[in-house]
Amino acid sequence: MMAEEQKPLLAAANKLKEFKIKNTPQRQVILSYLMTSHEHPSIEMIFNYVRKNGFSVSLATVYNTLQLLIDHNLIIEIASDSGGHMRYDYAEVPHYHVICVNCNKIVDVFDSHYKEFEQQAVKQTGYQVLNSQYEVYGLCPDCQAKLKKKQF
Amino acid sequence: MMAEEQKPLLAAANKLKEFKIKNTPQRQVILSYLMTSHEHPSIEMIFNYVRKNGFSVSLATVYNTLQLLIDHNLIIEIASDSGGHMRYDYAEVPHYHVICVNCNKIVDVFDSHYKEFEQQAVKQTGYQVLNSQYEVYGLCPDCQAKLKKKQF
DNA sequence: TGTGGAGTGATAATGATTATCATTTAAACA
DNA sequence: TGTTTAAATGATAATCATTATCACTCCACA
Repeated sequence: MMAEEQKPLLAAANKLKEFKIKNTPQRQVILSYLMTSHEHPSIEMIFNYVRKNGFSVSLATVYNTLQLLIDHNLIIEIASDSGGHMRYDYAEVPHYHVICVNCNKIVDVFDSHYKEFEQQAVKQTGYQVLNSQYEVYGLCPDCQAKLKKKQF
Repeated sequence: MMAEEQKPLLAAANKLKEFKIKNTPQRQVILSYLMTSHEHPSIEMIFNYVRKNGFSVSLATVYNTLQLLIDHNLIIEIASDSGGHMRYDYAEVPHYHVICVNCNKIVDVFDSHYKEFEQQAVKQTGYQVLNSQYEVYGLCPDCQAKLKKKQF
């Protein structure tokens, strides 16, 4: 019986093969983490995740791997505004992000209307569009509740 | 006869007064630069501009002033993806940006449909929206032409 | 005209990212 | 299944944008 935890690694390995990226244990773990988790992890979280799962890894490799995956349009980089930490997200399906300015929690939003935005941009500027990113900043439900309590 | 160049400084001074921000020469020049120029300058460009115009200034003051203006929602910070340099833009009227991945030129796009995006985000996530930013990456007309030439 | 709080600026500290380079490894080919 | 080689890894140092520190300056107001 195959361990359940192995499947994501296989899925990641197949994705790497599909994109003709050389297969290494580090790359498999990093990509599988991004493919399965919805926490939009930071570099540090990814680094810790890989080590916790029993693989050796250095920060340099995490940076290199993420850049490689970005270059292949498999993942995107999100600039969470406070603290200057980048966050990363598997993004084969286009979507955008809502970011809590209080706790930095990031949630996905799926909406295909971004295409109209891109068309508007082409019309007004003549740029050739490659990709786009939309980020909404606000307060997540949890932080709304917390801040309400503090106020009275 | 009043020098033409003085008007932007007065406009900036008035804006500072309107927002109850203490008026200093450095702040006037920085804000007037952002209000009149459309080049979405970096910290370095702002620093040089202020000195070129005959005012003393330090990097610390540029950073402090920009943060102050951001806190008052007078300007916004744009993450131009290559090189990690932040760019700044006067943004009393909401708009979004198209960024050339080759030469980093940033152009404004005005389109009020962003409100629908924000509503969609609220519906899907329950976040309370504070503001949002939309960035389109692509090639500006100049770079499209340059790259076409190189190819054959 | 003296005083206090805010603003400025030279400099140091921080910390995320990038570069370096010796060592190890994946995978193409014999 | 070896062998070979270009690519990947990882420890470390270097870089550089941003932030913090703190002495000094400048006004607003008494």
